[in-house]
Amino acid sequence: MTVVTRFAPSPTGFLHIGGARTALFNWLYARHHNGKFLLRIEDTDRARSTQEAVDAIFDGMAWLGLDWDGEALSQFSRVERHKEVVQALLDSENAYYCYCSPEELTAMREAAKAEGRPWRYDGTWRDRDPSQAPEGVAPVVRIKAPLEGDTVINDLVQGEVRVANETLDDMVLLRSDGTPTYMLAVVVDDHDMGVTHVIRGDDHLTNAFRQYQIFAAMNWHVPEFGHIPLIHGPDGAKLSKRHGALGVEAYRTGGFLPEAMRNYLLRLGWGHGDDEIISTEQAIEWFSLESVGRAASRFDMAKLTSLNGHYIRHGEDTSLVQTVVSVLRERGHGGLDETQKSLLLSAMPELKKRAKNANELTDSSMFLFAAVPLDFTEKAKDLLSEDAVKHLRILAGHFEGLTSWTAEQLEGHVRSYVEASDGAFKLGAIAQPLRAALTGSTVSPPVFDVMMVLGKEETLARINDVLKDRLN
RNA sequence: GGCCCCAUCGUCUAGUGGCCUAGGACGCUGGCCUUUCACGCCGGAAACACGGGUUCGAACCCCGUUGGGGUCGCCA
Repeated sequence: MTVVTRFAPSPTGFLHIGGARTALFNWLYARHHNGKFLLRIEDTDRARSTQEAVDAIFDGMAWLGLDWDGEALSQFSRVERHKEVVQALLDSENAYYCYCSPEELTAMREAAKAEGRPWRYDGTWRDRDPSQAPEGVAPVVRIKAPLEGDTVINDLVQGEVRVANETLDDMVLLRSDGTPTYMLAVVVDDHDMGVTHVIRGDDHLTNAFRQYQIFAAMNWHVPEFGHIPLIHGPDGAKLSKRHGALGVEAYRTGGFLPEAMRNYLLRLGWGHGDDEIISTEQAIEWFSLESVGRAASRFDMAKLTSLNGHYIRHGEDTSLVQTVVSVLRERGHGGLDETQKSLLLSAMPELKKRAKNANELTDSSMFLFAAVPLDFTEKAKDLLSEDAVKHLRILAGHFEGLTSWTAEQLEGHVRSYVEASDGAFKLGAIAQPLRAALTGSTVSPPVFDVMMVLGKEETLARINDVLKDRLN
C-alpha cells in the first residue's frame, strides 16, 4: 500500500512555525515511505480565507523545500461532493435533521455551564420525526453517533487512545445554510484523496474520534492517525507572535536558511540518538512517527540561531554568494555584477565563519564593495591615530613594491616590520589600523586575507585615501 | 469543570529493568588559540516533579498526587 499523507492548512493567516513542522513531518513520512505528499487548502470558511494566505502557504512551502505531489486542492471546490455524502448519510439513517436554533443551543450550553454540568447536544431531534419541525427554521444535519461503547484510536504517536462514546455528541455535518462543516469535509476529502496517514497537530486528537464516526458511518476505511505535540512558547504557553509564532516568511527575512529551519523543526519533538546536525537526506531515511515524542516542546530561538550559524559556516560558498545577492535585492540594492560576485566568493570562506544569519553575512561583506572614502565607525576612526598612520605610510611603501600578493607573504612582511621595531610596538598596533583603513571597521576577517581578497590595487587605494585624508 | 494527552539539566533531547556515579546539543560559564570579531579546541555548573508500590534491582513497569497542555462552535 502506498503511503499518502497530506498537509491541510486553512488560509486564514501566514504559514506559521507549527504548521511548517506539521508539513515537514508529513513530507518526511511520505518521502521515507516513497509515498505521496498532498496539499489541501481548507478554505471552506469563506469569510476568513484569503488568496494572500494561500500564496503565503505556497511560498512558505517552497522556501522550506517541501514539494507536494499533484495540484493543491481547494476544499471549497468540493462542496457538492460533501453535500452528496451528507445526503448518503441521511439516506442510510446515520444522520438526521436537527431544528434547534443556534440561540436555543447557546442557551442550553450556558445553562449547563452555569450548573457545572458537561455540555453536549442532547439529541432532541435524533429520533423525532421531521413532521414535528417548527415553521421557518432551517435545520442542520447531525450525525447519529453511537451512544454506547468506546471509540479507540491507535495513534501512531500517542498510542492507544480510548474515549467513551457517551461523552461525544451528535456533531453538525451540514450547517443550516447548507454548507458542510470542517468535520465532514475533512473526512470526505481524506477518503477521496486516498490519504492513508493523517499526521497533524495534537489539537486535533479529540476531532479524530468524531471523524472516526463519519468514516464508520460511511463504511470507509479509517486512515492511520499520528497526532504530533504542539509547539509552545518559551514560557510553556501557547506560542505567541512575540515568541516566534511568525510566518516562515519572517524567518526568511530574518536571515534564516531553510535547511537550518528544517533541521531545527525536525529536532523539535523528534530525535535520532545524539544526532543534531541532520541533512534532509538523512532525515528522510531516519524519520519515523514512533520516535516522535509525546510531550509538547518549547520553541527556542537561540538554538535555531545556533543551527543557522552552523549551516552558514558549512554552506557552499557559491550558494552563500547567491544568498547575499538575494538579501541585497530584497533590500532594494540591486544585485552584484560578476566582478563583485567573484570578489565576494573569494572572501566567503572567512566571511561565513562570522555570521549567524544571512543578514549579518550580507552586512559583513559590504566593505568589499565600498568606495573610498570609506564610512568609518567611531572605533575605526580612533584606531587611525597619527602614530598608526605613520606606520601605514611606511607599509604602503613596502606594499607598493611587492610583486606577489598572498595573505601569507603580506603577513610575513608586516611581521618582520614589527620585529624590526625591536619591541617598540606589537602586531596589533599595525593590524588594527590596517583593518580600519581597509574595512572602515574594527571587526572583519583576518586583515591579511582582506588585503589578498581586495587585491593590491584596491588595498593601496584605500590606505592612500586614509593617508591623503590625514594630510589635510 | 468533563473528557483526553503529557512529565529527564533553563531549553531540545538520548535513555524502553542492570551498560546511568544519567549521555549529547543549545544557552550559561572557566581556559586555550589569536591582529579584531568569530570559528575551533579543552574544562565546569546544570535534570530523572512528588509519594507509594512491583522487582534481587527502576529514569525506565503499576497506582496516586502535583504540575503543564489540548479539547468541549452551525471555526478550522
